Order: sequence, then C-alpha cells, then structure tokens
Amino acid sequence: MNRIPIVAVVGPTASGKSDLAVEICLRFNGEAVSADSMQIYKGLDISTAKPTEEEKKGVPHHMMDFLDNTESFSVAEYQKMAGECIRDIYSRGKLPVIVGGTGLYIDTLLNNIQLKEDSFDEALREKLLERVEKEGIENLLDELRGIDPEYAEKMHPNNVKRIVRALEVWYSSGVTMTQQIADSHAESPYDVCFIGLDAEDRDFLYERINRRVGIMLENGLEAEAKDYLSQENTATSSQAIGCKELKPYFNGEITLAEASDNLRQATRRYAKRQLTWFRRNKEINWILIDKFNSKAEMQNTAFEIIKKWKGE
RNA sequence: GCCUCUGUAGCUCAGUAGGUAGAGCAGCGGACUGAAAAUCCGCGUGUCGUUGGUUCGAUUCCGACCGGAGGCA
Repeated sequence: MNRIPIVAVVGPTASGKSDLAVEICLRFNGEAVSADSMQIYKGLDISTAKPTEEEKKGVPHHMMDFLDNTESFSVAEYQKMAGECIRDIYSRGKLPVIVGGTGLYIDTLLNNIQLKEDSFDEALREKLLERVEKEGIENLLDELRGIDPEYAEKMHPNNVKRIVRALEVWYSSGVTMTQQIADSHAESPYDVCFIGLDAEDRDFLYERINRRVGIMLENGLEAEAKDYLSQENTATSSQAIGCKELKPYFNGEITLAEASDNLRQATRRYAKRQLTWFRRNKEINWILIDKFNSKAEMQNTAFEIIKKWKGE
C-alpha cells in the first residue's frame, strides 16, 4: 500500500509546536493540520494560544477555528475530518503536518483506530449516569464485572467515566470494551515522522508556561473568558483551561492573583499529562528545546530528522 | 551588647516523655479506544541549621556557633 507521508509535531503545551510546524511547512511545502481539542472552536483565541495570522506566515491551517462553541465534538469526528484534510493536502502534492497536543486525537487518527459506528449512544450514557446517582457506582461496576471482567478488573470505583462508557459500549453494540479495543487495530494509511518537543529541565518548560499565561492575561484573557461565560456552551469547550479558573474570580470568591496562579498550575499539570501520554510512543524523535542556543538551531535539527526520514 | 522566641520536605507547619519523622499545599510517576485542556490511580521526595557534650543510642537533653523574628537598651 502506498502510504501517505505525514509529519507530526507533538509535545506539551508551550513547547513551541505551532512555531516549529509553520517552519516545517515552509521548508517542506506543507500545510498544518491541528490536533487540538480546543483550537477547533471559534473564539477562545487567547486561551487556546492559537497562532495569529502573522504567526502562520501564510501557511494554511486546518482543523482549527471552525466550530461554534455551542457544538460538542469528539475524537470520532476529528478522525473523520482530519483524515479528509490529509487526503486533500496530499492530493494537491503537499505535505500534511499534524500539530497539536491532544494525544487521543493524534493516536486515533494516525494509528487508524477503528471506532464502531454503533457503540455510541448519548442517551444511554445519560441513563447510565442517572443510575450511578441512584444506585451508586459499585452496582454498575459489578454489572461490568459480569459483562467484561477483564476490563472491570482495571477499573477503580472512582473511574465513573470509563465504567459508564464500557457499559455504554456493551449495551449499544453487544461488544465488550475489551473486544472493541482488540478489534480496533487496523493498518495505518500513513507513514508518519513524529517529532516531539520537550525540555530536559522541567522547570524550563514550566517557566515558559508561567510566562505564557502572563502574556495571555495581558492580551485580554479576562475579557475573552467573561464573554465566553456569558454564552451558552457545550461540555467540550467549557472544559478548556482559562474560563474555568477565572470564574471564581468573576464571582468574587478569589483574587485575580489567585486565579492566575490557578491558571498557571492547571496548565503545568496539563503539560505533565501530555508528556505522560506522548512518552509511551516510542516512534517519537524527541527534541529537547532547552539544549539549543537559538530557535534556528532547534528547527534545523527537526529539518534534519525529516530529511533523513524522507531519504533525502 | 543583653534577653526572649525560632530553625524539621520545595512552602506552611506538626511531632518524637531519647530508639533516624508526618500532614496540607507544591511536586513526581502512571493510566487513557466516541467528554481527553477532560477523567482516574499511585508516590513523602528529609544530613530534623552547624558543631561539640551526655548517652548503648540525640532530630529530641545540655553547651557553643551560625541564620531569622521580636523586645530591652
């Protein structure tokens, strides 16, 4: 099979992915495809650190800034839409460059994980969540033990989301979660060159995060959050770091200084979880951003990795 | 200069009637298959300021010194 070549730039927030992706696109005639569960939304420009038109340097960016924040979204839709984007970019003779920090989206897309059409039932999920309220989670976990003991074994009773989801899969499709995962593997139509950004010194990354949050506040994060909170919004976009942390400040419960500390901390923790996710991908070529004297030097290293992968 | 208080984890502090110590927060590690910037799980990381003394044994008792806070001059 003729696989589509793709470069994927991954890593924690504030590591410089967007920047590097633009440079890679310019150097290798590529177009960027965002893999970020929050940048898909219109608005939230500051809090999701979307690159500005100036920063995009004329490079087309896909899967970004297209969905109204009243709409919910999920990995299945992402996989479908991003897959179409990739084929389109490739058909025009250009290199698709995936860039983002949402590990689930990236793995599902690039590993071509097969998600069953009929294993998804939102109404059923609501009912199961009601049952959790009424009967308690232990009951549902017991039920799962009878259906899919292997998966239930791995579930902690506090893990309501996954227990409910496992039952949802069973009752909607008649297939256990364990079986669904086993059935989901398929050959990937992509030939991927993974580039991961990280810092050797964690504090270096955290400093960048702290600074970035400060800049966001200077650039009007407060107004953006206030505006966002005044609208209706879905579960998906309301999970973004930004509004959540500023809300108690708007309600007069904490000071702005406390809110911005919380904002920094939430972002640091997010970065840590992203690293945990990406570290298990052994195909990633890691670039340590604090080992370079200049941005150009770091970019060059990435270029070399891509050239080698292309066989140039 | 004298007196008093104080020094224990990255921070704020407990504690040990002498048997090398524990909470909160911070932090670290992991999981993740249709909510994923979400959600869940696990982990104290320490020359108990330094140095002598008493003691089988000192973070704990005593002395000196160093650092910090306050008071009297």
